[in-house]
Amino acid sequence: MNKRVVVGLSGGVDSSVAAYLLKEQGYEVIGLFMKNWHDDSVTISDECPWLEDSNDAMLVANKLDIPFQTVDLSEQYKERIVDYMFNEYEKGRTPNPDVLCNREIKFDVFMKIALDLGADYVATGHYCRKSTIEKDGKEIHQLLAGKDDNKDQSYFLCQLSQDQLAKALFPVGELLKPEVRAIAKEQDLITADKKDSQGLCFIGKVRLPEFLQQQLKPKEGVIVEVEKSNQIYNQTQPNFNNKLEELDYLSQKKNYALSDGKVVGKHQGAHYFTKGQRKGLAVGGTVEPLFVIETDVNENVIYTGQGKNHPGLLRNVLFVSNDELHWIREDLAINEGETMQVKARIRYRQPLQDATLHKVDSGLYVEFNEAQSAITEGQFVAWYLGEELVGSGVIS
RNA sequence: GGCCCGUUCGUCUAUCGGCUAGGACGCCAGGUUUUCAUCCUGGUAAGAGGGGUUCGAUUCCCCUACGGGCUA
Repeated sequence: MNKRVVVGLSGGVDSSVAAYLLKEQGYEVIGLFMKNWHDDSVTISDECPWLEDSNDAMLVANKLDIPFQTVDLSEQYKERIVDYMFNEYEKGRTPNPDVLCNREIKFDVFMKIALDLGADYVATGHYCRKSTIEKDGKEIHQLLAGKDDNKDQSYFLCQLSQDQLAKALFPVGELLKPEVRAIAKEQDLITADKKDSQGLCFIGKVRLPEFLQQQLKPKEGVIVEVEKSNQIYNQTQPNFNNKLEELDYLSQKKNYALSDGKVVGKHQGAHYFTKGQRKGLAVGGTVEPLFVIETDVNENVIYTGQGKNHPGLLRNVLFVSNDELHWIREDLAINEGETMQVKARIRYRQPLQDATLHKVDSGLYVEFNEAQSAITEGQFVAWYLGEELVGSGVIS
């Protein structure tokens, strides 16, 4: 009897081709469309994107001659993703809802529905690969980067567990994007030429301030510019007794005060902004563009600096606390006092950076060889060994 | 009160008789991107007001208004 796979059809090319490939490979394929959002008021364009998407998904299912259903997970999505977003922004952190969406929705709620339908696997159109090795008589699943460097989406799956990975399939991970499109065209799938989706998964491109205003009220505050030459950046480093003290020191973010710079403008709420952001400050007249180097949501102050290489933007070390630390490869997790050489990224599509992990009692330090720009609390850092994503955590 | 200097796109400024008034930042629009951001391309937009001189005035002269400085 053939293995049964439920594929999450999003109405895009990638999942369409994933479904087709699975069928070709002899699986019994079921197409499921998730509806997670139906409030169009905050989206930028497209009148009613999910309706069109679900229709495309259905047409693809018909074409492939596989059963098709729609499930409405908007309630769970709101509880687990949207509320999380508001909470994080309120705290002055910058969440990554799509990473959570994979962990909490696609590979949790959705996966359970699929298993209830008798599925052996759940498949998606992500550009990443899974492989399974055996170690000490136990099966261990690896999450590998997609073959298409340019489209690799392993980062978004950085919070998956072994159990989730065990039941996951990523059929397009071995392909390049142009190949996927070619297959779609060849099979005459309606999604073949459809533009890639962008913005929040299931929601689309949103105007963040407008979206957040549903919960976080605007309140006027000041924008402060801190000079590159400010003495705060020239403090002599203390002498460290050990590596741990040094890491702790280097991972600290600067504590700015109003007296560290001059007021250059006003904003409508520090929690609408994120570190490294340039647009939306509405402050002109500077030689170089102004970037957010820190947001203080308690005092409602945004600190900024001129130019991409402003010292306030750069740091070498970040910290992940134990409760926000996740190893996909639990067997490779390091213990207190141990280190590991890895490649890491702090944002989707960022080129991998050389880094060293240092495990300590309370969590994990990630020390980069090169200073990183705009290390942002709430975002995920993911680390790789070669092409394998082995762990991740929330930057604190 | 007397004398001198300055007033140009939203902002900071470049032009010193030929201007379709240039740039940077901002803003807007596209593009890249399944997070937030970044990044790329394009666009918008100005010589305080009035009167002269001149073929032609942002550029020269005069007056008015608003800033800044020296001297009483």
